Amino acid sequence: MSAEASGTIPPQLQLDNQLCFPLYAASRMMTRLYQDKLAPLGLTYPQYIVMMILWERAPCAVKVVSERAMLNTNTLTPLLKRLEQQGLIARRRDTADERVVVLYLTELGRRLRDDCECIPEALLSSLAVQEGDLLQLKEILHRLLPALSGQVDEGVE
Amino acid sequence: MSAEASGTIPPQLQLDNQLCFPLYAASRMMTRLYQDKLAPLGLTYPQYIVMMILWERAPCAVKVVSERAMLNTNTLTPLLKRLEQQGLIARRRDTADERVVVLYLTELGRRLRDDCECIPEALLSSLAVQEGDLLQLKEILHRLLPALSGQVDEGVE
DNA sequence: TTTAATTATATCGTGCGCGATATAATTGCG
DNA sequence: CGCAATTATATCGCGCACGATATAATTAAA
Repeated sequence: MSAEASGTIPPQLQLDNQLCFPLYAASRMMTRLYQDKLAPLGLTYPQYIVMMILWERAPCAVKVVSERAMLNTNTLTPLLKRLEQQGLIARRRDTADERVVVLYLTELGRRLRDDCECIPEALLSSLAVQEGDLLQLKEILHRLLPALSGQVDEGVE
Repeated sequence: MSAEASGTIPPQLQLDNQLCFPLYAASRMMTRLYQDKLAPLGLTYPQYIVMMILWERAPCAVKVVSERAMLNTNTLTPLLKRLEQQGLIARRRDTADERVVVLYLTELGRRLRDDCECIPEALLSSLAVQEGDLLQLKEILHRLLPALSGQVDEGVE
């Protein structure tokens, strides 16, 4: 059960030197914290993200949600069907362009927003972290995200 | 297809004001970038994380990997079986304590490290982002992660 | 020293994520 | 007009994540 001498590992492969791992782990931990608050409302975390987009944009096409959430239809279609089954949204083909599926909020879906309002603040304030760190993190991520997604699309086009 | 007036949305629920969403999105984008480099090696991103831990610690118990990666056995057991099938690791019950499964690197698994060495640097340097942002991001995440995981465990014990 | 807690791992079910591919509607071009 | 691109959504398959639960081995405690 002895550990390998850590000097033999190239520094760029040590977990502590990685950026990707804390990003990955922090994202999962954050999601778990949200799930605790969302589960009583019957929402998963990705569903909550989609609902936030719909609270801003509905009625709108699936495409709009797809671009904003950076999720493809292979993820969104089943997720949206589940939201529909829960009675939070309605999905209808656009009569003008039958390719487009338009998403509408139901009254239930609209009301759910009230229950979600307090979640982000309650969650972040319970973290034993400097307020400044959270603000700075958000700023850096807002700069990083376009760079990342630009790099991701590069191979596609 | 008109958008709801954005003034009606409470500011704490606007996607742009959230910390959780850019964290979630950035993590996924980063994972995708890694997948591009890892796929030719036959590795997924979570498998790569586990291999990094094993390069540091093997031979070691599943428990060690579980704590370091912050992943439970319901995720790890199938993942480790796949690594074993690929001939990268071996899994054997500890004779001293039959509850423990000890993970060993095979020669193939050890050699894979050489192919992975260049990945993190190649990846990060291709990002159109200030070097300082990446360093600062890493620092903040290293402070945030314990706060997050502490909050996550709180309900468990 | 039986027996009750604890520990380490495994299993099950559900819901993402995403690469690859399919399908149908619309647009554009000769 | 006719037909080839393009666009919007859907489907399929696999591998995570994770809550809940199970099982077997070890330790602790009465």
